[in-house]
Amino acid sequence: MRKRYTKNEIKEKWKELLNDPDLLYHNGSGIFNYKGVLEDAPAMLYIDYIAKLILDDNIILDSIGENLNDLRYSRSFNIGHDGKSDSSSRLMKYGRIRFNEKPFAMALYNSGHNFLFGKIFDYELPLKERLTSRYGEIDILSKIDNEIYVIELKIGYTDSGKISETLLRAIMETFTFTKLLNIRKDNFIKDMKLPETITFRPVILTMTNALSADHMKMLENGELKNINNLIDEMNKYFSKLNILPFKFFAIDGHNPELIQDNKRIIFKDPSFVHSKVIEFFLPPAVAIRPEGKYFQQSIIISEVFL
DNA sequence: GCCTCGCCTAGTTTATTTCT
DNA sequence: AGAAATAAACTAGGCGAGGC
Repeated sequence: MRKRYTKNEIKEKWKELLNDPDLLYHNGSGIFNYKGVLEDAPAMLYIDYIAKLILDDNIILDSIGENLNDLRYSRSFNIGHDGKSDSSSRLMKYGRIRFNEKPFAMALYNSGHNFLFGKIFDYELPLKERLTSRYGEIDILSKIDNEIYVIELKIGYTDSGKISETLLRAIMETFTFTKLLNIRKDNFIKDMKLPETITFRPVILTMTNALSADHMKMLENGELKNINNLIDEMNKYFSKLNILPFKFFAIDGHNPELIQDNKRIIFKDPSFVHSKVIEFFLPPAVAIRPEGKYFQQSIIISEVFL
């Protein structure tokens, strides 16, 4: 086994990230994806301890994305995605389309199916105004009634092995992207020709074979208390911006085979879209920090935070 | 103003290191 | 040996500039 980190070592790594909080999800992807447990508190996953560090910081949720000056402002959010992709190089190299996040998102889009998580109307939505802007694209956007789901898609396995992205990393990414897109809500509505009454909702979609799905199950079972509280805190933060709370979904199944049909990436087996989709419901958060201030329910703090 | 093609970045994949 | 963190390499696709 590799040497494990102590709380203090994790805390030092966390402090380094605070020099540039705008892109926390990006700069912190290293430690946010740690999958081990603390050296000096082996009952606790690194990610749950990091969630506590985030919660202990009063202003970090405000700081994220506050000073990004090249968030998309003049370019349209609608860049005319048509579900097609030139996969000739992939086909040439591997003989088939290997399972991967991007073609998977495209196949979900091309299916036109009404999923439990809505009907997908775009994918790879760029938030950047110019090439050198450092933040990326929103994986999937779907619509269900008047809600726009800002979806981060996390797969579990590729052909070459496990992808070890944690739920913490997914939460940080989705929080950031939803917050950023909401700043440009008017442009987005205009570009996508949506009704003005729509509301955003941060969503994480994964497969049951993914690490983040394991974390969703743990949350549902009352574990990962700090992450649960962090989600709760983000939901409260978002409610002030008229953004709906997080939702969590997992497609129950194995990686589907992807094929190309006239450049459109589709599922080889169309019935994949009828796979069971599990929604995870989080237990109520226990620690409360009203109005961005400090915790009040001091009686149970010791139980919640190690 | 549109098209082409090379550039740049994020995300993904592979290789290397570093421990027990 | 085996697992996890870290670094390096690769790929896809949006972006940007130059040609028409």
